[in-house]
Amino acid sequence: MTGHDRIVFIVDDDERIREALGELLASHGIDAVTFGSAGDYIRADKPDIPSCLILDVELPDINGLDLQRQIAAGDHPPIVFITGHGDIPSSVRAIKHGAVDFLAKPFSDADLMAAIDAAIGEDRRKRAERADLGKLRQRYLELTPREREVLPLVVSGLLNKQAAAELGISEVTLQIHRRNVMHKMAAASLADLVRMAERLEIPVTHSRRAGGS
Amino acid sequence: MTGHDRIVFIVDDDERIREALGELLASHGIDAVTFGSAGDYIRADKPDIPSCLILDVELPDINGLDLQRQIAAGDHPPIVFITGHGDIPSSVRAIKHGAVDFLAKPFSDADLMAAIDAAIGEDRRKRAERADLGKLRQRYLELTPREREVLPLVVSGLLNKQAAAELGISEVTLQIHRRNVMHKMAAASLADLVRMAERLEIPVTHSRRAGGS
DNA sequence: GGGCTATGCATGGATTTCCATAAGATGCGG
DNA sequence: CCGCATCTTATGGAAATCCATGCATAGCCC
Repeated sequence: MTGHDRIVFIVDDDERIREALGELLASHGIDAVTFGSAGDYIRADKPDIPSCLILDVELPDINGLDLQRQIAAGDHPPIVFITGHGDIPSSVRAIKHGAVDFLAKPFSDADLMAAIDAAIGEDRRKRAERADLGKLRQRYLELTPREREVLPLVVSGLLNKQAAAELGISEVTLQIHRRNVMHKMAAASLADLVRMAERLEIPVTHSRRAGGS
Repeated sequence: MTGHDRIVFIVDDDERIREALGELLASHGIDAVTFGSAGDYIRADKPDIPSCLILDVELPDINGLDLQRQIAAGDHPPIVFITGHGDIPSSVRAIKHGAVDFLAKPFSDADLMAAIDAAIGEDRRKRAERADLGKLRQRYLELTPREREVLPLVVSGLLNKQAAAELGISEVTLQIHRRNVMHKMAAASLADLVRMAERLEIPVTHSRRAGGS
């Protein structure tokens, strides 16, 4: 059970480096998959478990930093950069864009392993968070269009009466939508629903403000 | 009105640099105050307006990166590092700890000005957020001990009855505490109060969960 | 056409919240 | 000791919410 609950992807054009890193990881009981180019990595079928990406900056096809930006939009493992010819602007850019570390060769095994541990830990957290949020989004998708209109009004703190007026429907109908929303979202209370809406980043449309600053 | 709604602090042991940077900023209509050491900066009386800190890594008293960590606990302006002998690990550490940029000499005026603009913009946002949160904390401090016990129960979604039982007091009493909380916190609705509690990072003590997935 | 979903409205009763008024006990500081 | 803040309880009525049952219309898929 030591080696299959996480995996490390290695992208480096130098085969000797790939081998050396693979062996280092193996000696720590960690599975690794290596790629010789960014394209190979992108096209590969990657297992969906906690992982991290060790990425060489200098690659044959595209620059490692560009690859970072390219995959930034979607979900991707935390990145640990390694490089033979690193410069400060590159390291700054890499870290600003979320890389876990930026190691210039030669670096110690300990430094790399520390970075990998941190990266995988980060991925674990991110995955837990994603899974959680995913469930929430799933439930949100089950709502009907009307219910999706009701939700923001309710979590804005409007009374049923006011929310109903806002939609031009009767209070009774709104109550039914509201109840359906609570049920489909599996919210145990209004407070719960408010927090869910926050996490889903549903904007508060008609805040019922009194006189607070 | 061009130059007094923001200020740049410059900490560098080289007087020529301080002068050159001061003039560069002056030519852009930006006020600057210079310091020759970290200690001078720390002890100085600094105006409370949007600002940024241009910090040399190599200082006579303490290292710039250590100064960064030292002031990290409290509120401080965003930092733009400059250095004559920069190395990658330093830049990585600086950015990971929140620095806006890390510029190795020689750098262009344009790069520095861009970093300063970004830093001051960040400070503006941080200040707005702080001011907002400050007001909220202020109101929270006005709550009595009992009211501070009631708040988390209420925003957990408990019914008044349940919250009252939790505290071993009558429902009526709890309602009064609850009303006082709403009033003192200037919350227009329960939804509002829930969001305030979120921002204050008040933990949800007794979530009233039903049968969510 | 028949079934299904979404949307809409109504009535009625149980429960809960909201609000105002009244009032007692405790403890702390001037 | 007096005043003040805090914490406590009670009563009673107005308003809002929660829940169930019943029913109507419109659109869509088979």
